[in-house]
Amino acid sequence: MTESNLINHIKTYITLSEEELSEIVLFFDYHSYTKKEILLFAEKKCDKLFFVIKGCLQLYFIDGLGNQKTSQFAVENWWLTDFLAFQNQNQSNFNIETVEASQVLSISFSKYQELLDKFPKMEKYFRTIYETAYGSALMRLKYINSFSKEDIFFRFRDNFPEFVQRVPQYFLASFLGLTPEYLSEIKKR
Amino acid sequence: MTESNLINHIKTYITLSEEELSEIVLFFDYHSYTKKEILLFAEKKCDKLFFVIKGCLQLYFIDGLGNQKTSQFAVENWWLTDFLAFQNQNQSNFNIETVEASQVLSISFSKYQELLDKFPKMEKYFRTIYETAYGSALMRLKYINSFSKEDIFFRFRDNFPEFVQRVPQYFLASFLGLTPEYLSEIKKR
DNA sequence: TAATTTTCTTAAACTAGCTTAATTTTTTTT
DNA sequence: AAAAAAAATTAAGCTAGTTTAAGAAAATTA
Repeated sequence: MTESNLINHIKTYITLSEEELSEIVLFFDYHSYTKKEILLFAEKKCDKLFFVIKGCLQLYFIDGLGNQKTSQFAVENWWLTDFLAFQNQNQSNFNIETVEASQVLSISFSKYQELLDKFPKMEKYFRTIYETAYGSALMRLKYINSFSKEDIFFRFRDNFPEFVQRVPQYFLASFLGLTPEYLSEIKKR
Repeated sequence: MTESNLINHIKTYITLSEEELSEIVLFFDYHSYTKKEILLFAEKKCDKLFFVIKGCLQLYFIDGLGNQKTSQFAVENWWLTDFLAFQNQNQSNFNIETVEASQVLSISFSKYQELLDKFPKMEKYFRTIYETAYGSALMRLKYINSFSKEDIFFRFRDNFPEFVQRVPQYFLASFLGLTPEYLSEIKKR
């Protein structure tokens, strides 16, 4: 069953009956995407929160020179959206696009509210998820200010070797804040 | 009353009775600090979450060259800790220090757990806080990859003019990821 | 109010990382 | 299996931003 990933993920954080879990899953829409499909468009209202069952998404924007810049990847069991825009129901500052063929659950803002109202335990689930995500973002900001770009790449590769293999190098370069050319040069050393 | 800031802040997110609110406040310790006092030490177990009633805190680390780097400021009504270390009860990757004389509430990890267990509505409060904080961190990462350091400074000054006045320029430089010397040069232009 | 400490400025020399542009390799499509 | 498209490499020239070092101004402390 396709929603079992979400169910299992929720179970690792909070305790719910099987009945509750199967009700919760009904709040979500399932969709399967091929590579390079866009799930959320910048400048359009951000009304979807995504959960990755299988595959990989990226949150990116196009900078002033027309270059695509990845701010966040999401793989299996990760949540992704423009959280600020989603919460305020504003237009998105980012695109979300599949990096590879992906199976994804999504929930609209109103359904998300309903879900949290009907199952207050889900507040704990999301509180924990966001607490970790925010903590990780602060660590990422620490890394950016601690190390040279060369170090950032090698440390990332040491910590996430499978992931480095998984995504195109120029997306990774963008995520780590360096140019693909410079990343290529670094690897040669 | 010194805890009223926290009470008012909670009230803007969730609805609780006055009795509940006064019980909640008992979970926190109040402390007043002068400028440049250290509240949390890197390498020591991160067992405190802080709420700023009045004043300004900074989350920083010392880089390989001995330079102090600010990753986050917290002013009135902001929560601050090394969230990743707090959640896992690991040693902190950051110091937390007052930037100016400050009044602060703190809560230990075990009390935080108790608080959330006893008042599940507080899960919603913190879920919302962290959702926003994470969204803001992603936007900050977007800024870092979008703009030159010069642009980052001017945009920040346009958006938060009071704050730019409030903290020493070299802390701000560190937070924005440039050297104090370069910031000084930029301002001259 | 003088002394001390902290913060900010200035400027020259330097370099990590970017830009540009051409080429090669890999992947995808037909 | 050929053609087309996408991704990665290479290398030279360049520049945004750092480093170093010294001095000036502002804020604290005595």
